Amino acid sequence: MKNELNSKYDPKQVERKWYELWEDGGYFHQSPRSDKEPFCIVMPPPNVTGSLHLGHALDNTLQDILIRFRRMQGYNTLWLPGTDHAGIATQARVEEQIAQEGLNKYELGREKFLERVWDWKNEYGNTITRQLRLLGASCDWQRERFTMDDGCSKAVREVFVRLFKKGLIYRGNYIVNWCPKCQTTISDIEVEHKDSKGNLYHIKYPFKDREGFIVVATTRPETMLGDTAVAVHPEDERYKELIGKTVILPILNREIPIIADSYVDPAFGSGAVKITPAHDPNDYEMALRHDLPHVVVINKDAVMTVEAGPYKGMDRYECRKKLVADLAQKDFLLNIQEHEYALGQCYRCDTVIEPLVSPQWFVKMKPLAAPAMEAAHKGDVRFVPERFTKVYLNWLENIRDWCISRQLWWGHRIPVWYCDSCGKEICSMEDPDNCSECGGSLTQDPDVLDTWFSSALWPFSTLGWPEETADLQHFYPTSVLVTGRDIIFFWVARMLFMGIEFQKQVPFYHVFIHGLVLDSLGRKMSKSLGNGVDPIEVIDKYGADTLRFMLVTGNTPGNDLRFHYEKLEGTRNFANKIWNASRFALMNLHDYDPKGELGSLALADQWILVRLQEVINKVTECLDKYELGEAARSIYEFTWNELCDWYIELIKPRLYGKVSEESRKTAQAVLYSTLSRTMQLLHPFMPFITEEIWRHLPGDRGSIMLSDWPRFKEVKDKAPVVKMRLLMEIIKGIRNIRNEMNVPPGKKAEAIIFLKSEEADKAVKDNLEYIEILADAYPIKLVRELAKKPDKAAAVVVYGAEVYVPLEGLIDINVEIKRMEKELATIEKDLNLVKSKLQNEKFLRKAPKEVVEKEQQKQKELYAKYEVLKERMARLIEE
RNA sequence: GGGCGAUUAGCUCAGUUGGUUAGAGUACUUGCUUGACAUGCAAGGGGUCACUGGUUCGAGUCCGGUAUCGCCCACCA
Repeated sequence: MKNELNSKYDPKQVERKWYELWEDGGYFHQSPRSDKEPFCIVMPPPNVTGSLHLGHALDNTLQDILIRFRRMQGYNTLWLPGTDHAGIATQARVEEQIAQEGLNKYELGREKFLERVWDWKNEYGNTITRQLRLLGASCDWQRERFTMDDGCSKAVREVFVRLFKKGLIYRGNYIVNWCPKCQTTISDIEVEHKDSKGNLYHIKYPFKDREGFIVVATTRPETMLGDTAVAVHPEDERYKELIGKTVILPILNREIPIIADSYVDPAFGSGAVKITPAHDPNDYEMALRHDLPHVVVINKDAVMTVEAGPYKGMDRYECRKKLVADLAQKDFLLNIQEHEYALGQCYRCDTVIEPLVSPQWFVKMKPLAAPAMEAAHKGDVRFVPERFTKVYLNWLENIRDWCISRQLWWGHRIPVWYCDSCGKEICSMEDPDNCSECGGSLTQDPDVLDTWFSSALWPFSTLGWPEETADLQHFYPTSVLVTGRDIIFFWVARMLFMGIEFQKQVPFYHVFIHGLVLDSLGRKMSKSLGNGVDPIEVIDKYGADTLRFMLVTGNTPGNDLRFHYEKLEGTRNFANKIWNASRFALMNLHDYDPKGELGSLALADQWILVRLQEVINKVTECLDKYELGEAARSIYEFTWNELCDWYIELIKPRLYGKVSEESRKTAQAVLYSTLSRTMQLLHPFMPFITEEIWRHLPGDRGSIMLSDWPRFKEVKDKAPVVKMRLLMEIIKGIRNIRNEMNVPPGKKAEAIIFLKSEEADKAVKDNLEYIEILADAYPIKLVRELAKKPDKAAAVVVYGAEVYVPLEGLIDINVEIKRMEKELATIEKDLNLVKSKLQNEKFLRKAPKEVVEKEQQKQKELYAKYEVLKERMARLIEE
């Protein structure tokens, strides 16, 4: 075996090598023709325009951990990767590119432009998938998909046509969210509401038939040019008699009616609302109820139309300024109040959304939402953590129809044609040649679908639907969806209702939600703040294993986590610790024969094997419950604090052959097996270093990622743990004395250990060398009787034993008294606590027997210590 | 306006059916070139678990309220 391992772990030496071997070896790929139980995750497809950020790194690390865990457990495991065509983002990227050539997309034409986008995608679109490989993602690249590949496009078409025929997709002229910059509609959830400071303008609208005016309040005065009514609450005493009267719209001098509608809140503003059906969603709704005309005063570029009269051609904000000035000058402006309100902005470019009426395509949501909600109610789909169920349900309960058409070129073209002659609307799976009604020529709807429309089909489109593929049958419904909580509405909810509609089954059983990766100050990472951390740089510097482990430790499902370099360094140190422990093991396993006979187990062997089983159990349970942070923590603690700090130290003399050949072989066997299993437990978290170590360990066992997950075997006999605890306490006690009393490191410390029971005596006697090795104590005298307690000695009292370290000349009596005082104080405190519990009748009556017994045992132990300490204190003070 | 989360050691966080003495990492103090590791070893200091009321034999953990911070949702112009 080649053991020339460097004393520092260098991830660069191993990561790429193993990834290539795994991928080339087809280890990530599984056939759907398997008797094994399937376990499948579809990867949330990152945008083709994207490069890996820490959010992706976290999301994919979590998925990879689950996948590697289940794969080792023997599931037929599929992690299906892919990318999203990301309509607006990608199109914008290419528009920028051609702009540098002095072109725009109209000059290029739709067809040519799309060619350019595909070129761009082919050239740059795999950046992120390359980066995912660096992270160690064990997804099946042979099944990699793209939301606009042939299969996904076919699924999109099929879904559209079916929903259309069912009446769940319709076209209508409704008010939508329009982004004047992106020049497209966006859906309700793509509008981000940000609190902003603005004004509430109070404007006088004079009556037509009499003196006076009614005052309306608005935050957007420029829209008044499109007003077609003023509304008041029907019960509002102030305005009751005005209902039905006519007012004159200032500036434009248009006559508009005063109407009554209970939507109006009499307590807000003046209690009278100007109604602009073409530019406000609420007003639009009200116009429907009252059959009011629309006057469009703002166009798609956010520029005032001809209807705006003197303001025609002005930008909407320029118009506002001018109009307010004009109103003031003509005495129509009553006053201006400062007013804070939620301003709708485009999620992509932050431009203020302009609501406008336009013919668009919609998905009728109520019929789809109902079964999706039921699935959560029935538990067919379960959110982890559970609290996100409410977020999901709450959104679906209040859902409105989903606007799916986008005025873009890059995306799935809406499969609807209009007859140029008779106007017939044709929606079909196959592109029609001419009108089925009149034979006239056809024009296809120019719009494309919302990117999320195709993402919504991802769990089944990627498995081959609409074909009834073996993959689909075997892997659908998928096992779990792992994603950030920011995407529950955009994606999770939509996949659920589409999955239920088209597969009659939920797309996944569990939704595992994680939080965001924040910067060290708890802020979101963003380009504008410049506080982003590039995971690829982190991998380059610290290794993928370190990044992965750091991202999952100390984190709980659904909660955000902060990124600290200190934490990264701590994790890097852990990787190095593992590396060196393994290096040590390898140095001592060069002649180890896995098939050799096993001698009798020493106490340390028995102890570490019990602990190993407990850790196997804990880690497996935690992974089952998606408590990845807890799982990682227990491996960390076991590896460092038990395996390295105690076990390896204890077996050194045996490995060096200082005890016996048989003992050496046994230590080798236990070390080998414990280290192997630990590496397996750790593998899902740190795939590279564990593979590297695994391959160096004796025996050719192939790849660790294909090895069998350690199976928990309960060890009934916990006596080794009890015995070890006694020895550890004695050792720690002596170490403490050495430190406090400044015993020079090299100097052996003499110890007298008074054992109070047969068992304790035996445990210590049989393992005396542990104390010698780890506490540097020698000679050690064991006694069963102690008539006279040693003077001029430092003492440590543990349950079952008293340890004395004679320190003639070295001992400072005052230091010793202080030590004793401190010890006594804590024991006294604990003892009082236990006593009061045990004196409490109710406790004795109501608490479970085990708990009472535990307390009694505790009292016994504390009391024994207390007695000895008390007596010793008295004597020390006497002197 | 509603909902959710957080509040535990100087800092960052664990603590998931209520039950040993509330833990870790980091920082800090002291001592160590100990035949894997100074990215290390040993020892140590540091917490009225935000506040408040309740349920319980027993609360960091469950329930009610308050405060501060953060996030999400929302068509009062």
